[in-house]
Amino acid sequence: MVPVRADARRNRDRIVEVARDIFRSKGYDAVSMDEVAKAAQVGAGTLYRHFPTKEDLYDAILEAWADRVNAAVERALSLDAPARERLMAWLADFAAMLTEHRGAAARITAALGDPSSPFAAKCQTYLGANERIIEGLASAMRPGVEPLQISRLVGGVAVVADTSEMPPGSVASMLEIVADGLLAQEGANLANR
Amino acid sequence: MVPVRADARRNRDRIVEVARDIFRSKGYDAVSMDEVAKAAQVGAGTLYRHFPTKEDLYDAILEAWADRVNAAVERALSLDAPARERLMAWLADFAAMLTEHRGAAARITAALGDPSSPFAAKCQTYLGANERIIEGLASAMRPGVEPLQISRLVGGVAVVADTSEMPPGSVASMLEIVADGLLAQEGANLANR
DNA sequence: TGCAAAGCGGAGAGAGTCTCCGTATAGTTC
DNA sequence: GAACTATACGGAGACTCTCTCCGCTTTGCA
Repeated sequence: MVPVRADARRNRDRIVEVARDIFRSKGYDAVSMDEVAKAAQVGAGTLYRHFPTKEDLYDAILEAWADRVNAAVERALSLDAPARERLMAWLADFAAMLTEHRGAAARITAALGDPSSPFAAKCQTYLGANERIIEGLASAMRPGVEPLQISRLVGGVAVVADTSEMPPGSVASMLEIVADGLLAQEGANLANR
Repeated sequence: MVPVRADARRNRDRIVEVARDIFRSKGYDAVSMDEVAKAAQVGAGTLYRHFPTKEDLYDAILEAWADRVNAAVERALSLDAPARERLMAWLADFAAMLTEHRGAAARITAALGDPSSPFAAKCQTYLGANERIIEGLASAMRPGVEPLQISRLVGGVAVVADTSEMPPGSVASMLEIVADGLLAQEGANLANR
Protein backbone atom coordinates (compact mmCIF):
# COMPACT_ATOMS: atom_id res chain seq x y z
CA MET A 1 0.00 0.00 0.00
CA VAL A 2 1.21 3.45 -0.91
CA PRO A 3 1.27 5.77 2.08
CA VAL A 4 -0.41 9.15 1.68
CA ARG A 5 1.34 12.04 3.25
CA ALA A 6 -0.69 13.96 5.78
CA ASP A 7 -0.17 17.32 4.09
CA ALA A 8 -1.38 15.89 0.79
CA ARG A 9 -4.59 14.57 2.26
CA ARG A 10 -5.17 17.80 4.14
CA ASN A 11 -4.75 19.85 0.99
CA ARG A 12 -6.92 17.58 -1.09
CA ASP A 13 -9.75 17.70 1.41
CA ARG A 14 -9.53 21.44 1.76
CA ILE A 15 -9.56 21.93 -2.02
CA VAL A 16 -12.70 19.84 -2.46
CA GLU A 17 -14.48 21.58 0.38
CA VAL A 18 -13.61 25.07 -0.79
CA ALA A 19 -14.29 24.27 -4.45
CA ARG A 20 -17.75 22.91 -3.65
CA ASP A 21 -18.78 26.24 -2.17
CA ILE A 22 -17.33 28.24 -5.04
CA PHE A 23 -18.94 26.09 -7.71
CA ARG A 24 -22.26 26.28 -5.94
CA SER A 25 -22.22 30.04 -5.74
CA LYS A 26 -20.84 30.86 -9.19
CA GLY A 27 -21.47 27.88 -11.46
CA TYR A 28 -18.99 25.60 -13.18
CA ASP A 29 -17.95 27.80 -16.08
CA ALA A 30 -17.53 31.00 -14.09
CA VAL A 31 -15.00 29.47 -11.72
CA SER A 32 -11.34 29.42 -12.69
CA MET A 33 -8.86 26.91 -11.38
CA ASP A 34 -6.60 29.72 -10.18
CA GLU A 35 -9.49 31.02 -8.15
CA VAL A 36 -9.96 27.64 -6.49
CA ALA A 37 -6.22 27.36 -5.82
CA LYS A 38 -6.11 30.79 -4.20
CA ALA A 39 -9.20 30.15 -2.09
CA ALA A 40 -7.78 26.83 -0.91
CA GLN A 41 -4.42 28.52 -0.30
CA VAL A 42 -2.41 26.18 -2.48
CA GLY A 43 -0.41 26.72 -5.66
CA ALA A 44 -1.80 25.89 -9.06
CA GLY A 45 0.63 22.98 -9.29
CA THR A 46 -0.77 21.41 -6.15
CA LEU A 47 -4.32 21.78 -7.35
CA TYR A 48 -3.49 20.18 -10.68
CA ARG A 49 -1.57 17.30 -9.13
CA HIS A 50 -4.63 16.34 -7.12
CA PHE A 51 -7.07 16.99 -9.97
CA PRO A 52 -5.50 16.83 -13.43
CA THR A 53 -8.45 18.62 -15.04
CA LYS A 54 -11.27 20.84 -13.92
CA GLU A 55 -13.67 17.98 -14.60
CA ASP A 56 -11.76 15.68 -12.28
CA LEU A 57 -12.14 18.27 -9.56
CA TYR A 58 -15.84 18.52 -10.24
CA ASP A 59 -16.14 14.77 -10.14
CA ALA A 60 -14.65 14.73 -6.64
CA ILE A 61 -17.16 17.34 -5.55
CA LEU A 62 -20.03 15.11 -6.68
CA GLU A 63 -18.79 12.30 -4.44
CA ALA A 64 -22.00 11.97 -2.45
CA TRP A 65 -24.13 12.31 -5.53
CA ALA A 66 -24.68 8.61 -6.19
CA ASP A 67 -26.31 8.10 -2.82
CA ARG A 68 -28.71 10.94 -3.36
CA VAL A 69 -29.67 9.68 -6.81
CA ASN A 70 -30.41 6.22 -5.48
CA ALA A 71 -32.38 7.64 -2.59
CA ALA A 72 -34.53 9.65 -5.02
CA VAL A 73 -35.31 6.51 -7.01
CA GLU A 74 -36.38 4.60 -3.94
CA ARG A 75 -38.48 7.50 -2.74
CA ALA A 76 -40.27 7.84 -6.07
CA LEU A 77 -40.93 4.11 -6.46
CA SER A 78 -42.23 3.75 -2.94
CA LEU A 79 -44.82 6.49 -3.30
CA ASP A 80 -48.37 5.29 -2.90
CA ALA A 81 -49.50 6.90 -6.15
CA PRO A 82 -50.23 6.18 -9.82
CA ALA A 83 -47.33 5.39 -12.14
CA ARG A 84 -47.38 8.79 -13.79
CA GLU A 85 -47.06 10.56 -10.48
CA ARG A 86 -44.20 8.33 -9.38
CA LEU A 87 -42.43 8.86 -12.67
CA MET A 88 -42.85 12.62 -12.37
CA ALA A 89 -41.48 12.57 -8.84
CA TRP A 90 -38.32 10.92 -10.10
CA LEU A 91 -37.92 13.10 -13.19
CA ALA A 92 -38.33 16.26 -11.15
CA ASP A 93 -35.87 15.12 -8.50
CA PHE A 94 -33.35 14.15 -11.06
CA ALA A 95 -33.60 17.31 -13.11
CA ALA A 96 -33.17 19.28 -9.88
CA MET A 97 -30.02 17.36 -9.00
CA LEU A 98 -28.60 17.92 -12.47
CA THR A 99 -29.13 21.65 -12.30
CA GLU A 100 -27.81 22.03 -8.78
CA HIS A 101 -24.54 23.47 -10.05
CA ARG A 102 -24.81 25.66 -13.09
CA GLY A 103 -23.02 24.12 -16.06
CA ALA A 104 -22.98 20.61 -14.66
CA ALA A 105 -26.01 19.22 -16.49
CA ALA A 106 -24.42 19.69 -19.90
CA ARG A 107 -21.19 18.00 -18.89
CA ILE A 108 -22.78 15.06 -17.18
CA THR A 109 -25.28 14.48 -19.96
CA ALA A 110 -22.59 14.71 -22.63
CA ALA A 111 -20.60 12.08 -20.76
CA LEU A 112 -23.42 9.53 -20.81
CA GLY A 113 -22.02 7.59 -23.72
CA ASP A 114 -18.34 8.21 -23.05
CA PRO A 115 -16.69 5.61 -20.81
CA SER A 116 -13.45 7.62 -20.71
CA SER A 117 -15.05 10.66 -19.13
CA PRO A 118 -14.20 11.55 -15.53
CA PHE A 119 -17.94 11.40 -14.92
CA ALA A 120 -18.28 7.82 -16.16
CA ALA A 121 -19.03 6.49 -12.67
CA LYS A 122 -21.71 9.11 -12.11
CA CYS A 123 -23.24 8.24 -15.45
CA GLN A 124 -23.43 4.59 -14.48
CA THR A 125 -25.30 5.59 -11.35
CA TYR A 126 -27.64 7.71 -13.41
CA LEU A 127 -28.28 4.96 -15.97
CA GLY A 128 -28.77 2.38 -13.24
CA ALA A 129 -31.32 4.63 -11.58
CA ASN A 130 -33.34 4.89 -14.75
CA GLU A 131 -33.08 1.15 -15.20
CA ARG A 132 -34.70 0.74 -11.79
CA ILE A 133 -37.44 3.17 -12.73
CA ILE A 134 -38.17 1.28 -15.92
CA GLU A 135 -38.38 -2.00 -14.01
CA GLY A 136 -40.42 -0.51 -11.19
CA LEU A 137 -42.97 1.01 -13.54
CA ALA A 138 -42.72 -1.66 -16.21
CA SER A 139 -46.42 -2.24 -16.62
CA ALA A 140 -47.11 1.42 -17.36
CA MET A 141 -43.98 2.16 -19.34
CA ARG A 142 -43.77 2.66 -23.05
CA PRO A 143 -42.50 -0.62 -24.53
CA GLY A 144 -38.86 -0.63 -25.49
CA VAL A 145 -37.76 2.42 -23.53
CA GLU A 146 -34.11 2.31 -22.49
CA PRO A 147 -32.31 3.92 -19.56
CA LEU A 148 -30.09 5.88 -21.93
CA GLN A 149 -33.12 7.46 -23.58
CA ILE A 150 -34.64 8.64 -20.32
CA SER A 151 -31.25 9.87 -19.14
CA ARG A 152 -30.75 11.90 -22.26
CA LEU A 153 -34.26 13.31 -22.37
CA VAL A 154 -34.12 14.50 -18.78
CA GLY A 155 -30.53 15.63 -19.32
CA GLY A 156 -31.65 17.69 -22.29
CA VAL A 157 -34.41 19.34 -20.30
CA ALA A 158 -31.95 20.02 -17.48
CA VAL A 159 -29.42 21.58 -19.82
CA VAL A 160 -32.03 23.90 -21.23
CA ALA A 161 -33.27 24.79 -17.76
CA ASP A 162 -29.72 25.44 -16.68
CA THR A 163 -28.89 27.80 -19.51
CA SER A 164 -32.20 29.60 -19.87
CA GLU A 165 -33.32 31.34 -16.69
CA MET A 166 -36.71 29.67 -16.72
CA PRO A 167 -39.57 30.58 -14.37
CA PRO A 168 -40.43 27.94 -11.77
CA GLY A 169 -42.95 25.48 -13.14
CA SER A 170 -41.63 25.59 -16.69
CA VAL A 171 -39.31 22.71 -16.04
CA ALA A 172 -42.13 20.72 -14.52
CA SER A 173 -44.41 21.25 -17.50
CA MET A 174 -41.70 20.16 -19.90
CA LEU A 175 -41.09 17.08 -17.80
CA GLU A 176 -44.79 16.29 -17.89
CA ILE A 177 -44.66 16.15 -21.65
CA VAL A 178 -41.66 13.83 -21.45
CA ALA A 179 -43.41 11.72 -18.84
CA ASP A 180 -46.48 11.33 -21.01
CA GLY A 181 -44.27 10.34 -23.91
CA LEU A 182 -42.55 7.76 -21.75
CA LEU A 183 -45.88 6.33 -20.65
CA ALA A 184 -47.51 6.37 -24.07
CA GLN A 185 -48.92 2.96 -24.90
CA GLU A 186 -49.13 1.59 -28.40
CA GLY A 187 -52.33 2.75 -29.93
CA ALA A 188 -53.05 5.27 -27.19
CA ASN A 189 -53.08 8.00 -29.78
CA LEU A 190 -54.61 5.87 -32.47
CA ALA A 191 -57.03 8.63 -33.31
CA ASN A 192 -54.12 10.76 -34.46
CA ARG A 193 -52.44 8.24 -36.66
CA MET B 1 -28.14 57.08 -45.53
CA VAL B 2 -24.65 56.07 -44.49
CA PRO B 3 -22.46 55.06 -47.41
CA VAL B 4 -20.64 51.74 -47.07
CA ARG B 5 -17.15 51.62 -48.42
CA ALA B 6 -16.59 49.01 -51.10
CA ASP B 7 -13.63 47.42 -49.34
CA ALA B 8 -15.67 47.08 -46.15
CA ARG B 9 -18.49 45.28 -47.89
CA ARG B 10 -16.07 43.06 -49.76
CA ASN B 11 -14.31 42.07 -46.57
CA ARG B 12 -17.52 41.46 -44.70
CA ASP B 13 -18.87 39.19 -47.40
CA ARG B 14 -15.63 37.26 -47.65
CA ILE B 15 -15.46 36.78 -43.89
CA VAL B 16 -18.98 35.35 -43.73
CA GLU B 17 -18.36 33.05 -46.66
CA VAL B 18 -15.06 31.73 -45.36
CA ALA B 19 -16.34 31.42 -41.78
CA ARG B 20 -19.35 29.40 -42.89
CA ASP B 21 -17.08 26.73 -44.36
CA ILE B 22 -14.80 26.66 -41.34
CA PHE B 23 -17.66 26.41 -38.84
CA ARG B 24 -19.26 23.66 -40.87
CA SER B 25 -16.11 21.57 -40.98
CA LYS B 26 -14.88 22.08 -37.42
CA GLY B 27 -17.82 23.10 -35.25
CA TYR B 28 -18.43 26.34 -33.40
CA ASP B 29 -16.20 25.82 -30.39
CA ALA B 30 -13.20 24.47 -32.27
CA VAL B 31 -12.89 27.56 -34.46
CA SER B 32 -10.93 30.56 -33.21
CA MET B 33 -11.53 34.08 -34.38
CA ASP B 34 -7.86 34.41 -35.32
CA GLU B 35 -8.29 31.42 -37.57
CA VAL B 36 -11.24 33.02 -39.33
CA ALA B 37 -9.34 36.28 -39.71
CA LYS B 38 -6.35 34.52 -41.25
CA ALA B 39 -8.48 32.44 -43.60
CA ALA B 40 -10.35 35.54 -44.74
CA GLN B 41 -7.04 37.40 -45.07
CA VAL B 42 -7.97 40.25 -42.80
CA GLY B 43 -6.59 41.43 -39.48
CA ALA B 44 -8.24 40.60 -36.20
CA GLY B 45 -9.29 44.21 -35.82
CA THR B 46 -11.20 44.11 -39.08
CA LEU B 47 -12.95 40.92 -38.15
CA TYR B 48 -14.01 42.33 -34.80
CA ARG B 49 -15.23 45.60 -36.26
CA HIS B 50 -17.61 43.73 -38.52
CA PHE B 51 -18.61 41.20 -35.86
CA PRO B 52 -18.07 42.40 -32.29
CA THR B 53 -18.35 38.87 -30.89
CA LYS B 54 -18.05 35.35 -32.18
CA GLU B 55 -21.81 34.96 -31.75
CA ASP B 56 -22.47 37.95 -33.96
CA LEU B 57 -20.39 36.31 -36.66
CA TYR B 58 -22.29 33.08 -36.25
CA ASP B 59 -25.57 34.95 -36.48
CA ALA B 60 -24.53 36.37 -39.84
CA ILE B 61 -23.72 32.88 -41.07
CA LEU B 62 -27.22 31.72 -40.22
CA GLU B 63 -28.72 34.43 -42.42
CA ALA B 64 -30.59 32.03 -44.71
CA TRP B 65 -31.71 29.90 -41.82
CA ALA B 66 -35.11 31.49 -41.32
CA ASP B 67 -36.18 30.58 -44.83
CA ARG B 68 -35.22 26.97 -44.38
CA VAL B 69 -37.05 26.72 -41.06
CA ASN B 70 -40.20 28.11 -42.56
CA ALA B 71 -39.92 25.81 -45.55
CA ALA B 72 -39.62 22.81 -43.24
CA VAL B 73 -42.81 23.82 -41.42
CA GLU B 74 -44.74 24.13 -44.64
CA ARG B 75 -43.43 20.84 -45.89
CA ALA B 76 -44.40 19.00 -42.71
CA LEU B 77 -47.86 20.53 -42.51
CA SER B 78 -48.63 19.81 -46.15
CA LEU B 79 -47.82 16.12 -45.87
CA ASP B 80 -50.77 13.88 -46.57
CA ALA B 81 -50.31 11.88 -43.40
CA PRO B 82 -51.58 11.52 -39.82
CA ALA B 83 -50.80 14.26 -37.32
CA ARG B 84 -48.17 12.24 -35.55
CA GLU B 85 -46.25 11.68 -38.74
CA ARG B 86 -46.43 15.33 -39.70
CA LEU B 87 -45.26 16.35 -36.24
CA MET B 88 -42.35 13.91 -36.44
CA ALA B 89 -41.36 15.24 -39.85
CA TRP B 90 -41.08 18.72 -38.40
CA LEU B 91 -39.29 17.69 -35.21
CA ALA B 92 -36.73 15.66 -37.15
CA ASP B 93 -36.11 18.45 -39.64
CA PHE B 94 -35.71 20.97 -36.93
CA ALA B 95 -33.40 18.90 -34.79
CA ALA B 96 -31.29 18.31 -37.89
CA MET B 97 -31.06 22.02 -38.60
CA LEU B 98 -30.07 22.75 -35.03
CA THR B 99 -27.27 20.22 -35.09
CA GLU B 100 -25.97 21.25 -38.47
CA HIS B 101 -23.05 23.08 -36.94
CA ARG B 102 -21.61 21.50 -33.83
CA GLY B 103 -22.09 23.71 -30.79
CA ALA B 104 -24.87 25.78 -32.30
CA ALA B 105 -27.84 23.98 -30.76
CA ALA B 106 -26.81 24.89 -27.23
CA ARG B 107 -26.32 28.54 -28.05
CA ILE B 108 -29.54 28.96 -29.99
CA THR B 109 -31.61 27.10 -27.43
CA ALA B 110 -30.11 29.07 -24.56
CA ALA B 111 -31.04 32.28 -26.36
CA LEU B 112 -34.73 31.36 -26.63
CA GLY B 113 -35.77 33.49 -23.69
CA ASP B 114 -33.14 36.21 -24.04
CA PRO B 115 -34.19 39.15 -26.23
CA SER B 116 -30.71 40.69 -26.00
CA SER B 117 -28.99 37.72 -27.59
CA PRO B 118 -27.50 38.08 -31.08
CA PHE B 119 -29.69 35.13 -31.99
CA ALA B 120 -32.92 36.79 -30.91
CA ALA B 121 -34.19 37.09 -34.48
CA LYS B 122 -33.48 33.42 -35.17
CA CYS B 123 -35.31 32.48 -31.99
CA GLN B 124 -38.35 34.41 -33.12
CA THR B 125 -38.36 32.45 -36.35
CA TYR B 126 -38.04 29.24 -34.40
CA LEU B 127 -40.85 30.12 -32.01
CA GLY B 128 -43.06 31.26 -34.86
CA ALA B 129 -42.49 27.96 -36.64
CA ASN B 130 -43.64 26.02 -33.62
CA GLU B 131 -46.62 28.31 -33.30
CA ARG B 132 -47.62 27.36 -36.85
CA ILE B 133 -47.19 23.68 -36.02
CA ILE B 134 -49.41 23.99 -32.98
CA GLU B 135 -52.07 25.75 -35.04
CA GLY B 136 -51.76 23.34 -37.94
CA LEU B 137 -52.10 20.29 -35.75
CA ALA B 138 -54.39 21.87 -33.18
CA SER B 139 -56.94 19.10 -33.08
CA ALA B 140 -54.37 16.45 -32.27
CA MET B 141 -52.18 18.54 -30.02
CA ARG B 142 -51.92 18.28 -26.28
CA PRO B 143 -54.05 21.10 -24.84
CA GLY B 144 -52.10 24.09 -23.60
CA VAL B 145 -48.80 23.38 -25.35
CA GLU B 146 -46.78 26.49 -26.07
CA PRO B 147 -44.22 27.21 -28.81
CA LEU B 148 -41.54 27.84 -26.19
CA GLN B 149 -42.06 24.38 -24.73
CA ILE B 150 -41.66 22.60 -28.04
CA SER B 151 -38.68 24.76 -28.91
CA ARG B 152 -36.97 23.92 -25.66
CA LEU B 153 -37.76 20.21 -25.78
CA VAL B 154 -36.43 19.82 -29.30
CA GLY B 155 -33.52 22.12 -28.43
CA GLY B 156 -32.70 19.92 -25.48
CA VAL B 157 -32.69 16.79 -27.61
CA ALA B 158 -30.56 18.57 -30.21
CA VAL B 159 -28.03 19.70 -27.61
CA VAL B 160 -27.68 16.17 -26.31
CA ALA B 161 -27.36 14.79 -29.83
CA ASP B 162 -24.77 17.42 -30.60
CA THR B 163 -22.57 16.67 -27.62
CA SER B 164 -22.96 12.89 -27.45
CA GLU B 165 -21.91 11.12 -30.62
CA MET B 166 -25.17 9.25 -30.93
CA PRO B 167 -25.82 6.46 -33.45
CA PRO B 168 -28.28 7.36 -36.22
CA GLY B 169 -31.82 6.60 -35.15
CA SER B 170 -31.27 7.47 -31.50
CA VAL B 171 -32.32 11.03 -32.08
CA ALA B 172 -35.41 9.87 -33.91
CA SER B 173 -36.47 7.56 -31.10
CA MET B 174 -36.05 10.34 -28.53
CA LEU B 175 -38.10 12.66 -30.70
CA GLU B 176 -40.82 10.02 -30.94
CA ILE B 177 -41.15 10.05 -27.19
CA VAL B 178 -41.38 13.84 -27.25
CA ALA B 179 -43.90 13.68 -30.08
CA ASP B 180 -46.11 11.26 -28.17
CA GLY B 181 -45.91 13.54 -25.15
CA LEU B 182 -46.93 16.50 -27.27
CA LEU B 183 -49.89 14.59 -28.68
CA ALA B 184 -51.03 13.07 -25.39
CA GLN B 185 -54.70 13.78 -24.84
CA GLU B 186 -56.24 14.24 -21.44
CA GLY B 187 -57.18 10.86 -20.11
CA ALA B 188 -55.26 8.95 -22.77
CA ASN B 189 -53.21 7.32 -20.08
CA LEU B 190 -56.04 7.13 -17.63
CA ALA B 191 -55.17 3.55 -16.82
CA ASN B 192 -51.88 4.73 -15.38
CA ARG B 193 -53.20 7.47 -13.19
C1' DT C 1 19.04 13.01 13.29
C1' DG C 2 19.53 12.13 8.46
C1' DC C 3 17.75 11.31 4.05
C1' DA C 4 14.98 9.79 0.01
C1' DA C 5 10.54 10.24 -1.68
C1' DA C 6 6.61 12.74 -1.99
C1' DG C 7 4.58 17.00 -2.17
C1' DC C 8 4.50 22.07 -2.81
C1' DG C 9 3.96 26.49 -5.39
C1' DG C 10 4.34 29.87 -8.72
C1' DA C 11 6.38 31.48 -13.01
C1' DG C 12 5.22 30.90 -17.47
C1' DA C 13 3.79 28.33 -21.92
C1' DG C 14 0.08 28.10 -24.99
C1' DA C 15 -4.44 29.20 -26.67
C1' DG C 16 -8.40 32.27 -26.78
C1' DT C 17 -11.10 36.60 -27.08
C1' DC C 18 -11.10 41.15 -27.88
C1' DT C 19 -8.91 46.33 -27.94
C1' DC C 20 -6.09 50.14 -29.33
C1' DC C 21 -4.18 53.03 -32.39
C1' DG C 22 -0.97 54.26 -36.14
C1' DT C 23 -1.38 53.60 -41.10
C1' DA C 24 -3.78 53.15 -45.55
C1' DT C 25 -7.45 53.88 -48.62
C1' DA C 26 -12.16 55.07 -50.61
C1' DG C 27 -14.92 58.55 -52.05
C1' DT C 28 -15.96 63.49 -52.22
C1' DT C 29 -14.93 68.20 -53.32
C1' DC C 30 -12.82 71.73 -55.91
C1' DG D 1 -6.76 64.87 -60.94
C1' DA D 2 -5.13 66.55 -56.44
C1' DA D 3 -6.21 67.40 -51.81
C1' DC D 4 -8.77 66.14 -47.98
C1' DT D 5 -11.46 63.64 -44.48
C1' DA D 6 -14.09 60.03 -42.81
C1' DT D 7 -13.83 55.28 -42.80
C1' DA D 8 -11.58 51.02 -42.67
C1' DC D 9 -7.47 48.17 -42.09
C1' DG D 10 -4.19 45.18 -39.44
C1' DG D 11 -1.50 43.36 -36.02
C1' DA D 12 0.77 43.95 -31.58
C1' DG D 13 -0.55 43.14 -27.23
C1' DA D 14 -3.69 43.22 -22.90
C1' DC D 15 -6.16 40.12 -20.41
C1' DT D 16 -7.95 35.55 -19.02
C1' DC D 17 -8.00 30.71 -18.65
C1' DT D 18 -6.13 25.93 -18.48
C1' DC D 19 -2.42 23.34 -17.51
C1' DT D 20 3.10 22.20 -17.05
C1' DC D 21 7.72 22.33 -15.33
C1' DC D 22 11.02 22.22 -12.00
C1' DG D 23 13.65 24.05 -7.99
C1' DC D 24 12.57 24.06 -3.15
C1' DT D 25 10.28 22.19 1.17
C1' DT D 26 8.23 18.87 4.09
C1' DT D 27 7.15 14.32 5.70
C1' DG D 28 7.80 9.93 7.59
C1' DC D 29 10.86 6.20 8.12
C1' DA D 30 15.33 4.10 9.60
